[in-house]
Amino acid sequence: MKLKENRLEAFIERCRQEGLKITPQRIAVYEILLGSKSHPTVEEIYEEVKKRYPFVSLATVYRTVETLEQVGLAKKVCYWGSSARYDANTDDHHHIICVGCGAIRDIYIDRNLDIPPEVDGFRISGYSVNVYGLCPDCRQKAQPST
Amino acid sequence: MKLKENRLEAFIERCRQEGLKITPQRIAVYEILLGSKSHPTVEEIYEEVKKRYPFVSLATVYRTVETLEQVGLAKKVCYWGSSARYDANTDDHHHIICVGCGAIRDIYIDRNLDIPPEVDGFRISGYSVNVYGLCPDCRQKAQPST
DNA sequence: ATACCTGCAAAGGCTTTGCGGTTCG
DNA sequence: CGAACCGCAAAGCCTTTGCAGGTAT
Repeated sequence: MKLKENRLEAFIERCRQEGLKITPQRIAVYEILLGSKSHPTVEEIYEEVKKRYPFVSLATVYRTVETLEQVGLAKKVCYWGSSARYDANTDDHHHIICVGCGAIRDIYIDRNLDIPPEVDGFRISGYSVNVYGLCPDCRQKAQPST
Repeated sequence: MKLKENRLEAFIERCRQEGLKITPQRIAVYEILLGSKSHPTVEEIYEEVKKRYPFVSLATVYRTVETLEQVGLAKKVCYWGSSARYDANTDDHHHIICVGCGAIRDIYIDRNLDIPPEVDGFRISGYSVNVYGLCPDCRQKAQPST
């Protein structure tokens, strides 16, 4: 996929800018994030990376995703107090979360909320919309008819 | 405050309905939630309850807030992977979160997003808007001018 | 060459759980 | 009286950190 390659190159470029070393583990983590639409947990990323590098450590994955977030190549997403999830899609988008199993999917909402730049003394930097619902799988498990 | 008393009575009524016992600790936790606008953490609730019942246990507070959530008298709110916070305001409202210190304040947004009842196979039950920004305190600490 | 990175293991928060004794209804 | 609840302590996640050796530039 062309897009993915471009983003990998952008990633390498970005690392150079920041003085970050380009290690196989880092590339693997970022590739996995790019190739996933499911907003994986650290554990899930770890399992994937292990397929390629069986000796990788969970701590490395934690450190890597944190680094990715700091340089703006990934976003941390947490809901329900469950484990953190990561997303390499840095578009302006929102999330729909299944209240049954916690699955997360992207959702695009064209309507703009135009929040004023200052509310209650807070200086606003952005907002996110979380839509809650039951995913197809959980609907079926709950009540095959709905 | 009249409203608060009403809500306390409603709480007792609700407990009776559910067969829950009305213990001093439970009342204390709920009263503290009602009297707070800051969406306190479990630890903070615990500190408050301790002023009244010095021998209360943190585990009890955890169990109580979970019970309150289950019967719909409180909501659990978590952001940024920090500790969970609780909110006895069950109105239809949203939150503004300080990206500096994690403080949470209520915000009312009149604009309706009218999300369709079904998106991508998900059956939608609701949505929440999280607005991010810097609270007055953090603004001052960061740059006294902004 | 050296600054950064990794793997390992240990420690750190936050939260939950098992148990015996206590309290509410 | 019996079921539900409490306090205590221990255990269970998830995540971070210190350290010694290894790697990219």
